[in-house]
Amino acid sequence: MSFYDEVYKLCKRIPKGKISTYKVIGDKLKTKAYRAVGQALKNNPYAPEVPCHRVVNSLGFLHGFKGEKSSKALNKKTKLLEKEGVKIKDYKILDFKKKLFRF
DNA sequence: CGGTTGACCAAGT
DNA sequence: GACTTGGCCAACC
Repeated sequence: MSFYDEVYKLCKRIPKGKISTYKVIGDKLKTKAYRAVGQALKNNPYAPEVPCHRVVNSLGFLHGFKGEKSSKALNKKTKLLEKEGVKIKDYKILDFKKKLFRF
């Protein structure tokens, strides 16, 4: 059971239509490895299983893709998010605080 | 095993 | 208010 696996598990725990932050996840894992969490999700070998798009930084921003070329994965997932009921504007989650899932 | 990296964060400048 | 710095932790090279 690696750190990554823990991260993936937590991601799966996030209910549809809600989102969470790297910070919360790290806190949940009793660690401050917010960055490591980010790595786990960007790698995301469990692409469809683990909804990494439901995890954003503390400001509610979807980082990573500047334009459409980089981080296509997130780009897709962003649309998926909107589909799930999470409104996004300029890669930022609207009503972020309300939809934030703290586990 | 040491140094770099990363989808980070908070505090300082 | 934009930018830099230092700290944090795990994975990767």
